[in-house]
Amino acid sequence: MTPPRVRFAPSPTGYLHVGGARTALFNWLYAQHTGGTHVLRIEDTDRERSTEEHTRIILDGLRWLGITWDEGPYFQGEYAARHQADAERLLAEGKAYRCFCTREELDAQRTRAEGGGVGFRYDRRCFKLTPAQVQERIRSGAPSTIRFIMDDEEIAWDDAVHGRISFQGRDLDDFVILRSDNSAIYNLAVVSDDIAMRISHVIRGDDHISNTPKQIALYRALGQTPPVFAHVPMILGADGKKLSKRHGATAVGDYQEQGILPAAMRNFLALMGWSPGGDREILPEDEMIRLFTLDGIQKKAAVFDTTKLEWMNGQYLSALPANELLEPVRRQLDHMGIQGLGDLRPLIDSVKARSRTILHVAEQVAVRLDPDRSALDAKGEALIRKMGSGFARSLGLASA
RNA sequence: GGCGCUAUCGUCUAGGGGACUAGGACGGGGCCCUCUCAAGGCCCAAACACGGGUUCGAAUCCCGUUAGCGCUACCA
Repeated sequence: MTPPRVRFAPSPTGYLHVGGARTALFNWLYAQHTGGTHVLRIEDTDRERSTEEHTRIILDGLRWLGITWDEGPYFQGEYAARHQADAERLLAEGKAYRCFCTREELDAQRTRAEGGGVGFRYDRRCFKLTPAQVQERIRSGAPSTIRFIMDDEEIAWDDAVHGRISFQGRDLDDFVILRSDNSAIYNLAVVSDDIAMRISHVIRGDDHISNTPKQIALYRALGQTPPVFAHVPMILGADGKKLSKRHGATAVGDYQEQGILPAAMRNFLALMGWSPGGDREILPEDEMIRLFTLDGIQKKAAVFDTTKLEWMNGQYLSALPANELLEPVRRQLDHMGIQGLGDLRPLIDSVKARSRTILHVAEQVAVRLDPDRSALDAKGEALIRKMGSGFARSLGLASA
């Protein structure tokens, strides 16, 4: 059996959020476990919202987590010519047609359909155009998109995490695959690229389940066998809703700043929607790789629990030698405006077991470094009070 | 509205017809340790959404209901 090829394909329209990071982790874990290849592809076809800054942040986040890739990053925007060629091939083979409906007309139809309590489905009016009419409109300079013809047949696949999933073609639209500016729509771009990159397993969020039948239809129309699909569950906020800004920290960079260790984050993320079976919780990287399988993946969405993340971080913190904590703690102290330090290791050793984050370690070290507390802010004061006099004394502080 | 997915303690989960008096972890409560706060140890409370089947036997299989979530763009 040839080794699998998987890919993580984020769109650089925002930060690397924990859901994306978890998807990347699963792809990486699967590639590591099977000896396969992990491809990184940046899906930047939404030119309005994609930025290089976001791309950089996503790459940094992956590196921080220790998630590596064997190929790429490829940039989807560079394959526009192939996307267009695929769309035109479909058009030439009679599997797609030109649509001259304007956005306004489409919106009006949609509004009307919804008003009538019916789901909107494109009525194929442009499919009914004669070749002469199509030529006429093109000659007149009317802009057009290319729509893919969805047949009425059932489309089903054996999902690696959900088992059999099926859709009826009649419930699906003739969807647009090429915009009037000749750029590809997501579903086409993904399929075109996954074919070109010989992706064998598509491991992605299950919010893509409803895109899958469209993509399978595209694979078939393009004469290709679809890959294995594994739709992993979403990560939700504490209120059970899709994770968003109002849930506070959702980007992996936020956790990096809060003093979470990459190993702890990775371990915690792996356990969001995947279980090695049994009672294992703290899993070193090599164990994680050895134990990872697609059928250990949960079907149900998981709520992101930062309290448990912090607990796990505390576990990693206690286990790590002070030596390895030196750099992050020093960086944090620097951030707090505290410098000129001697050997911090003994100090770090004395406080790491009682800490949950690097930030917490640094705060306690700071208390010790500044016995007269002149540079301490209110937070440091509160910390001393919380630690109590016994702790202060144990650090050699003469405080009450 | 339509289509789809999902359903075990508050949360992450184990379990996949009899081993279930449903296990572990976080969080919560209590006790121990301790000059304080943590860490650590011990203990307690806490769940199979509901209703029908199938079966000698269902948390586990099937159907329905309910609820939650996702998608329903010339976004990805």
